[in-house]
Amino acid sequence: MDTKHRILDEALTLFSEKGYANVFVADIAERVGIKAPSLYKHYKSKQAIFNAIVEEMNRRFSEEAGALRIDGTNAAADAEIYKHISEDELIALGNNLFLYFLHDDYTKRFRKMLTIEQFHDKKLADVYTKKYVDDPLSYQGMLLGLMVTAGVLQTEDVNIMTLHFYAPIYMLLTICDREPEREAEALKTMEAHIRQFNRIYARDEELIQSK
Amino acid sequence: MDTKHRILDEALTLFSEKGYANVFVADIAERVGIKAPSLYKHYKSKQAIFNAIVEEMNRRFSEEAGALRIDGTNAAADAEIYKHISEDELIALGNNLFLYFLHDDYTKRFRKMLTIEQFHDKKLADVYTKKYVDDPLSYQGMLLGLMVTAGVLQTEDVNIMTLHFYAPIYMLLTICDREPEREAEALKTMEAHIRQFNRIYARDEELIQSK
DNA sequence: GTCTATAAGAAGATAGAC
DNA sequence: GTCTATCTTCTTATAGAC
Repeated sequence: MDTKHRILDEALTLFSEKGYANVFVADIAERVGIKAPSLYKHYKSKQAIFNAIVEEMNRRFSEEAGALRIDGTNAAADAEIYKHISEDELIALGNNLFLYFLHDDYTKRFRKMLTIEQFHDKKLADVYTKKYVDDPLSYQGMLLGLMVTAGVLQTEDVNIMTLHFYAPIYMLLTICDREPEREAEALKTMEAHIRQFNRIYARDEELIQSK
Repeated sequence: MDTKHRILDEALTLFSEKGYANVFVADIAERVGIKAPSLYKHYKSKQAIFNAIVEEMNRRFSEEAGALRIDGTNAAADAEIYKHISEDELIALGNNLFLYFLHDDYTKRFRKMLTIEQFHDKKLADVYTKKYVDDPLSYQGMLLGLMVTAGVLQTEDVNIMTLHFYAPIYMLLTICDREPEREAEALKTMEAHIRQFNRIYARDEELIQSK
């Protein structure tokens, strides 16, 4: 990795731990192995480093979508899978979503940085909500909607069902960001959550037969 | 309100909007209507102001519990209420919880400040998780447990049921903190969430009769 | 308790040699 | 591209008058 990218990487690590204001240009430079003034040959200011991180994240976000999928390839393939999903596969879906958000290094650092900086700039607030609320709800809602259409799940309101699926995952994620030592506990809760979600929303076979 | 408390109040407002590091002692003093050096007659440092806010919050937290209750008096009275709760009353419970967290001025500013500062200090992380995760889950879990015992609701796992009740409320709250313009939408989602929660977990009367 | 003046130090950024 | 030296500005905090 060249110096220009190493600066972004080390800056992101520091910003995600201490917040923008508590990180000094000299700190970033030290981790890269250069002196602060050298850093200004790569970026014209501290703010420019921050902006470059956000821009790089925007580039990565398009690749990221794949990681939310059960087979990691494309949504069309997913659609087929979700029409015949089992409880264990639903748990795998939740776990994949959760573990990706939790452990993907770049994603995790960026999310923590946004958590700290979200009130500082309306644009950052919008990015946070889109990335960690609206986009996951939209994508998961599409998948759960497929399962409803296929008769695997049943509900009167897919959007609320999706909220019931994702909100606990989101909350457990924020707990783990804050207190990594609770990760094992969170994973158990995750699995119990999805098992109960499946029991609640699974199509009642007797109901189908009685029609 | 005396100067000493006004300093805490204005500091909390600024900390919750910009974060500790981006607020200068002179900013706080200006809002109070004094000059920065005068402020040092009341608190020995900027950090001392922050610490005093956290201490004051600890005092207020004991009073706060009441606001999470349906009748605002005590848990014993709540227990009786929850044994015979209707869907509308369950919605009222969710709404009260949500609106209290959302609109109580001190609570809101403190929560936003903790959101920004949570990764800066392990103690603050613990306060956040206790106050906005563990305590609500514990209290709501107790109430929902009463409803299960009374036969109003049914579930195999009260803790997961409580997670299904509270996690969406928590997520909607963080959305509103970040984007206040989505408050009306969040309130509608809140109500739809609780109606669906009630439908899902309400005791099936036919099941009771068949036993 | 509030003020003005100011010390002390930190941090972002630039100049110019190599 | 990296360095040392330095500038400039900002920010916390203190000194001491009123």
